[in-house]
Parts: sequence; structure tokens; C-alpha cells
Amino acid sequence: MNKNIFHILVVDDDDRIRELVKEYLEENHFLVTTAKDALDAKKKIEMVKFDILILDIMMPGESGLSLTKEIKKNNTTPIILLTAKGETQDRIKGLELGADDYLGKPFEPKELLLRIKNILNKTQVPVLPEEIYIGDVLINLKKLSIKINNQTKKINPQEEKVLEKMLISPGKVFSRDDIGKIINISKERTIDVMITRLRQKIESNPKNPKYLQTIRGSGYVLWIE
Amino acid sequence: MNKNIFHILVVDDDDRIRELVKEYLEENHFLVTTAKDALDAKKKIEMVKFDILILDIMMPGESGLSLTKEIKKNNTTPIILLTAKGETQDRIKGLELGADDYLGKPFEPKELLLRIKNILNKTQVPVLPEEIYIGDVLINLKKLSIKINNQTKKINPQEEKVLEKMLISPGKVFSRDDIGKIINISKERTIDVMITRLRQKIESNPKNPKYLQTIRGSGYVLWIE
DNA sequence: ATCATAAGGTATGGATTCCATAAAAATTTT
DNA sequence: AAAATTTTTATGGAATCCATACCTTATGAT
Repeated sequence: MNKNIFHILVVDDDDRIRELVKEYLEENHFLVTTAKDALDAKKKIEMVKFDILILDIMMPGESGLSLTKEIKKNNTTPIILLTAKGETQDRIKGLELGADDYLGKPFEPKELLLRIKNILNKTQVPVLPEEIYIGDVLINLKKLSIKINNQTKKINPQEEKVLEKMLISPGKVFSRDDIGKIINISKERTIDVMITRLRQKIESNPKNPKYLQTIRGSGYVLWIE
Repeated sequence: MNKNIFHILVVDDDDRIRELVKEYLEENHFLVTTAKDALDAKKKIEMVKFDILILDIMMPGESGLSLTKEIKKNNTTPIILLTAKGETQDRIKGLELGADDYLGKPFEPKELLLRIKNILNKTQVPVLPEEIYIGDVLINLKKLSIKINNQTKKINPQEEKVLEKMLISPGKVFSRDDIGKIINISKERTIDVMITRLRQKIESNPKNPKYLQTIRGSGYVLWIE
């Protein structure tokens, strides 16, 4: 029952907002699809089962409100509406039509995230604190820094991405393929190299790794404690 | 016009919630008063001008909805309602009666904080002392001066704005985008230049910054040990 | 135990992206 | 208009990325 990846559809005619939201949510471990108008959205909704829909109310063509009504007829997918600031009427209308929450533009991405989590019954979305200890290693994902034996090392963005995923699912074996998907690499050796580098940073004895271990034939695991 | 301390009234019949919210908001630099029912609340509203009211809908005696209606008659103070989970009707009713936002119980304190900040138009500025030491650097934001190695330098208004935000959230990574928003700039290089200048003022060795560090691929951090 | 082979580790290098900063140009303040 | 500040531009340099070649280690068949 525990789903790992939630799929969100973001519908907004403003390219900038669409991309911004997409990026932000992807950073936070959601799978994101976008649509630029109601028509586009409906097509995609037919094809894919989304976990949440985020609709802008003000759009050329069919409005978000109208779309909400239509969708809710035969679909219970939660909907969050984006409303222009101060448009109380829209908000009320939206809730009446079955929207589950609304957010006034302009909004903080973080706030959107909170509302999404709220709808998903909290806790389900993996959230990593900014600073994480594994054993005696202190990892700061935002600052891309790792403190070990009282010295601070830096990790690279790619390394961070992989490390982050592994931290979300410690103990899970990541195949090279899995890792390749995370950072868009296909060559196996390349992935090895990256693991090597990571080891040099998070292991006090990289040759004999304590945390980032190899599972021969399968891939790599992060062992925390 | 810049107010430093915002005063919030929390009205809830549940002692535990009242205290929890109070503590949390106080930690976040708000002044908090509580009331345990509508009557109590009205007394206090008469005596003090609050910046935000947080009302529980379900209370013995007069309900939060009724109280909202009453208050909004002769008062524009923003109101956030706390509604039981799933009580869509209450939410709609609340908004119709003039509430400014709602939050379903149970809620994350952090989320409440976000909504409060939203209502306060994000102007809420945590108070910084006029003079601040970071390491051996003495920063005076009002005077735009920086004392380092016994010599005093001047910072410019733009630089001050950015430095101030970073001082409020030391350790937080500011993307160029974040910084751009602070001083209304979009060109990335421009922001770099400004960071360079700031470094020349607050770092004893600007080429190898100790406080104002680059997070490649992400932005900049102020590191106050 | 030995060996052949499969699997994993790493040093190196070219291409690329990202950042620092000097210097000039534009703008605002005085 | 002089001075101060801010913005743009150009350039060099540094960090990161990906791939490849070569080396080392683990494993299982004999």
C-alpha cells in the first residue's frame, strides 16, 4: 500500500510557473507531468492515473473551475487550485465544485508542497532533513557537504542526487540501472567511478566501505548503521 | 511601517493545542495570546489589537464560525480557521463569512506558520540586532558598516539587503534566483559580482571565503560558525 | 588450490558547464 | 556634473562530467 512515487499533473498556461513547480516537486521526489491547458490536461488524465492535480483557475480556453467540475464527476483524484490573489469567490466556488484545497498566487513552492503532503495524508512522502547523520558522518544535502573525522568535504551535485535517493531507501539495493536513471548515465563503469568518488568522501576507509557497499552482481547499497 | 513583532490570538478549547501553537509561534518570533472560548476571545480582542486571529471552529459555546462573522463586522483582522478534517462545508462557510484561510486539523505547526506568513504578506522580518558578530567581523546593518581587522568598511544598500536576509537564515543556501528576488535582479553574473564585492568587505581573504561561500550549482550560503 | 572469467575499481583526459572578477558602461545619488 | 553605486560584458580559470582503458578482486569449475 505504500507507494513510493506520486504522480502529479500540473496544469497552468504560464510556462514559467509550470516549469518552476515541476522542478521543485521533482526535487522533492514527485513524478511530475505538465499540461498547458484544459484540453491538454484531459488527454493526459485519460491516459495516466495521477495522484494529485494542480490546476490554475485562470487559463485561456476552459478554466480551472470548469475543469474541476468535469473531472470530479467521474474521478476522485485530489485537486489543488491556484487562484489569483484575493479571488475569494473563486476559492469558494472551487471548494464547492469539489476541489480539495487552494493556493493563492503568487505562492511559495514550499507551501504548495505542504498542501500536497497534507492531502497525501502526510508522512507518506519521503522527506529528508537537511542534515543527516549516518554513523559518524554528517551529511548536509543542501550544502553538498560531508563532515567526517572533523574535516569537511564537498560532494558534487550528481553524487548528491544518488546519495539522496539512497538515503531515502537505506538498505535498498540500487542496480547500476537504477542509479543510471537518477543521473542519466548508461555506462556501467561511469557509475562505478562515481561510487568510488562517493566512497572517498563518506567513508573513513574507502577501500573497505562501511556504508556504501557493493552487492556483487546486483549493485550498491547504503547501509546506515 | 515595518513592524517587528506581530501579535497573534489563538482561540481553542483544547489546552494542549493552545499551548503547542503558542510555543511554536513564540519560537518563531511572534507574540502570542490565547483564549479558551469565544467569550474569552472577544474580551481580549476588545483590549488588544491583534495582527492575526486563529480560531477553532468546534468550540463549546459560540462556534468559531459564529465568532468569525461577529468579528468581521467591525474589524478586518485576518482570521485563520481550524477545521476538523474533511469538513468542507465548514471551510466554505468560513470563507463566506470572511475568514482569510483555513487549516484542517490535525495540522503541522510549520504549515500554520506558512499560512500566517502568507497573510502577513511575507513582510514579517525576524528581528536582527543592530550589531552582529560573525566570527571576528562586526556588522552594523543600520550604519552599513563592517569592521574587520580593526578597519571599517562600508557596504552598499543592495549588499545590505542581501546580507540581512542571509543573516536571518544563516546556513541556508540562497539560489541566485532567491537573491535576485531580494534586490530585483535577474542576470546571474550581476549577482556574482555583488557577492564578490560583499566578499571583499566581509572576508579577510576574499579569494578563499570563510563565511560567504559558493555552493556550486546551487548558489551561496552565509556560514556563521 | 588453481585458474579462467566475470565483475568491480580507479587513474586519466577531453569536453563542458559553472563561477570569479576586472573593466567598462549605465544608472542613481549627492 | 561629480561621485557613488549598480549592471553588463568579456575573459580566464576551476569544477564537474562522462567515457575509456587498464587494473584488481571475487567466484565457481576443475
